[in-house]
Amino acid sequence: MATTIKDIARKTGVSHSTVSRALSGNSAISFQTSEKIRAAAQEMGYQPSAAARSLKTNRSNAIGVILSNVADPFFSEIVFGIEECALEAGYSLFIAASQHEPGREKKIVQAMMEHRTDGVILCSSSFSSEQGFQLLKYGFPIVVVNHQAAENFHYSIYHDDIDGSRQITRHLIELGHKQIAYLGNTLSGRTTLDRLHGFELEMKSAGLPIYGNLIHNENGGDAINGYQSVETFLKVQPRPTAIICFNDMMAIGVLKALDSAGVKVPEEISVTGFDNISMSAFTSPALTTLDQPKRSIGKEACQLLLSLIRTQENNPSIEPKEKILKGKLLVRQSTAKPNSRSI
Amino acid sequence: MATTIKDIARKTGVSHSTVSRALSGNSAISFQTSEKIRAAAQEMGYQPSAAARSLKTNRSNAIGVILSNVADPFFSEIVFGIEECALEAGYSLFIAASQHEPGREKKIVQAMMEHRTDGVILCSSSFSSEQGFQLLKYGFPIVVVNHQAAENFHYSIYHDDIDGSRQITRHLIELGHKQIAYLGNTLSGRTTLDRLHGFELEMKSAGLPIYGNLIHNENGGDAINGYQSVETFLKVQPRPTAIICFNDMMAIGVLKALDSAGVKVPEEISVTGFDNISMSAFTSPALTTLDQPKRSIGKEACQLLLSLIRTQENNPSIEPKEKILKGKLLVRQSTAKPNSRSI
DNA sequence: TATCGTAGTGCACACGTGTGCATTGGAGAT
DNA sequence: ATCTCCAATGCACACGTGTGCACTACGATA
Repeated sequence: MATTIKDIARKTGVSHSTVSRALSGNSAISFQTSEKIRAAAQEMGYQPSAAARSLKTNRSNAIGVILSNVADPFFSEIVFGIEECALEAGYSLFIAASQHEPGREKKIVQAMMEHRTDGVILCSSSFSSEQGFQLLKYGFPIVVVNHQAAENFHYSIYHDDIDGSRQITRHLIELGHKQIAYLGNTLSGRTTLDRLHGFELEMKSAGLPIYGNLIHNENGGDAINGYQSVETFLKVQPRPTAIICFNDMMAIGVLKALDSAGVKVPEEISVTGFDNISMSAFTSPALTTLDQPKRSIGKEACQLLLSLIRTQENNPSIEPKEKILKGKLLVRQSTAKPNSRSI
Repeated sequence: MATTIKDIARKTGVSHSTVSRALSGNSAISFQTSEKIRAAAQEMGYQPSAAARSLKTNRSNAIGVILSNVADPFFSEIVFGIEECALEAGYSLFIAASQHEPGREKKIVQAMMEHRTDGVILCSSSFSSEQGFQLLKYGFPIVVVNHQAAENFHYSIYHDDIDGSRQITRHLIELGHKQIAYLGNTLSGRTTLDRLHGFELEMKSAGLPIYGNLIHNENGGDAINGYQSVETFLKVQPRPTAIICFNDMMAIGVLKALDSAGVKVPEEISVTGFDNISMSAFTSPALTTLDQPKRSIGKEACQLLLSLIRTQENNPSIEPKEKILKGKLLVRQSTAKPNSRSI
C-alpha cells in the first residue's frame, strides 16, 4: 500500500490534519513542523491519492478529450497542443476515440461522467447529438474544436475554414485557373460545407462559374478517399485544371491517383490540400496547402476550458465564447499556371 | 451535485448499502428491491463516482499510456489497438507524451502515481531509466512496447525487428542488389540497432560485404531526417543501389530528396520503409515496407497488462513474459532490380 | 409451541484527504 | 499575578462507495 498522510503523521508525531495543511502550504503550520513533514513525505515517497482528493474537493484534475480517431494526423497535432497546456497546468488527459460508433460514444461519455472529469474537449467532427446532449446535461464545461454542430455548445475554438478556402481558391484564380474542382468529405459535416462555401464565394467574387459536376464528395477524409475520387474528375469534360481537396490526406491520395494515371501535377492539374499536416511537405510535388495553426488551436481550446473550470466555481454563467483562428496559405509545388493542353 | 447512492436510498426507502449491493448485482437482494432500485437509478441519472469507488477498492479502472509523441503515426496506431481493448474491458486511458523531455517525464510519472493507475503501458522508445525505475519502484504492472531497455522490465510486447529487417534485406538481395545502404535513427536506440543487425545478418548470410560508408544514422525518425540523409548517400562512390530506411517516415523523406535530386526510384535506387504506416501506400512510387501489426501489438500489450492486473491481486509474482510478433514484407513499387547505370 | 435456518436488509466502519471549530500554551499587556 | 490574544495544532466530521456483521421476520422442523 502507498504511504498516506496518516503514515507521515504517525512518523512525525503530529495529526494527519497538520500533515495535510503542511503539504498544501497552509501558513498556519510552523515552519519547523512543515519542514519536518515535507522531509518525511519526501523520504517516504508520499504521493497524494487523486481519488481521495477528488472525493473531497469534487475536482478531478483531469479533462476528457474525445476524438473521432486517435490515428488522424490532424487531430493528433491538436491533441499535442492540448496536452502541452494541460500538463503544465497540472491536469491529466483522458483520451478516447469514438470511431464514429454510437456504442463507443456512449461508453466514452459514461466514462467521463464516472470519472467526474473537470471538463471535456470535443474534437470529434461528428459526434452524435444524443451523446453530446448527455454531456451538456451532466453540466460539464465543454469546449468544441472545429465541430460541426457548434450551435449546440457555448464555447468553441474554430479555424476560419471559409477564409482559408477563399485563400486557396484565390491563389488558384490568380494563377489563371477557371475550371476548379472541389473535393469534399461528407463525414466532416460543417467543415466541408464551410470550405465549399469559401470556394464558392471566391469564385463568385471573381466572376467565375461554378460547375456542378466539378463538385464531388467522398464519404471519408483519408488518402484512399482522395484516390478514389480522381476517376470521377478525370471523366469530366472539359477536365478541371485544379482540384481543391478537403484536406491534405485526400490531396495525397489525389496526387497518387494522378501519378498512376500519368497526369502531371502541377503541369496538367494543380492540387491543393488543407491543414498542412507534417507529411504534406514531403509529397512529390510538395503540397500547396493551408497552414492551420493546429497546435495553437489545441492550446487555445485547453486554455479556454481551464478558464471555464476556474470561473465556474465562482460564477456559473459566463457568456458564450467562440474563438476563430485564421490559417495561412502555404504555396509549394503542387500548384502552377494552368496548361493550355488541359483546357 | 451528482446523484449518489444515498439519494437513491432515500427515494426508494432503503439503506445505501442495499442500493450499493443491488447495483453491483449482489444476489442477496430480492429481485423486487433490485428492480425498484435500478429503475430509480436510471431515472435519476445515477453515475457511480469513480473516485469514491477507487478509494474503497484501490482500483482506478484506468491505465496509463506513455508515448514519446502523440502525433507519431506509428505509435498512434498502437494506441488505437490499446484503446480498443481497454474500452471494451471498461478501462479508461490516461495518455501523456514525454517529448523526450525529462521535465515532462517526471510530471507524467507523478500523475500516474497520484491517479493510482492500475497499470502502465510504456510506448516511448526512449524513456529515462530514472523515471522508469520510479514506475517500477511504485509497483505498477508495466508492459513495454518496442522499448529499448526492455531488460529492465518484465513484460514486453515486441515486434521482431531483426527478422523484419532480414526480410527486407533478403528481398533486395533477391532482386540483385549488392550495394545496400542502411539509414538508422539514433534516437530509437535498440530498435534501430536490431534493424541494422538484421540487415547485417542477411548480408553476411548471402556472402555480401557491408560497407561502413553505407551505414548512416540520423538523429530522429521523421521525414526531414530522411530527407537530410540523402546528400550523404549520393556522395558515396560507388553509389548504393538501395537504401533501407529505419521507418516509413524517413523513407518518405528519402523519396522526396531523391526526386528533388532527379534520381529515379526504383530505376536508379530502390528504397524501403518499415512499419507500413497508412501513408506509405500513397507515396509515388508506393513504398515497399515491412507491415508491422501495429494494432495487434497495441491490443496484445493491453491484454497482457489486463491479465497482469487481474492476477496481481491473487498471485503477486508471475513469470516474466515477452511476446514477439512478426511482421510481413509488403512489396510495392519502390523496389526493383538494380540498374547497371547506377553501379 | 419452541427452535432453527435462512433470505433480506440495515448498521457501522473504512478508504485518504480537507476543513471548521475547539483546544492548548505561551508571550505580552495591565 | 491575572487576563487577553494569537500562533500552532488536534478533533471530528464529511466526501461516496463497499462490506463484515448483526438483526429481523418468516417458514420449516421437531
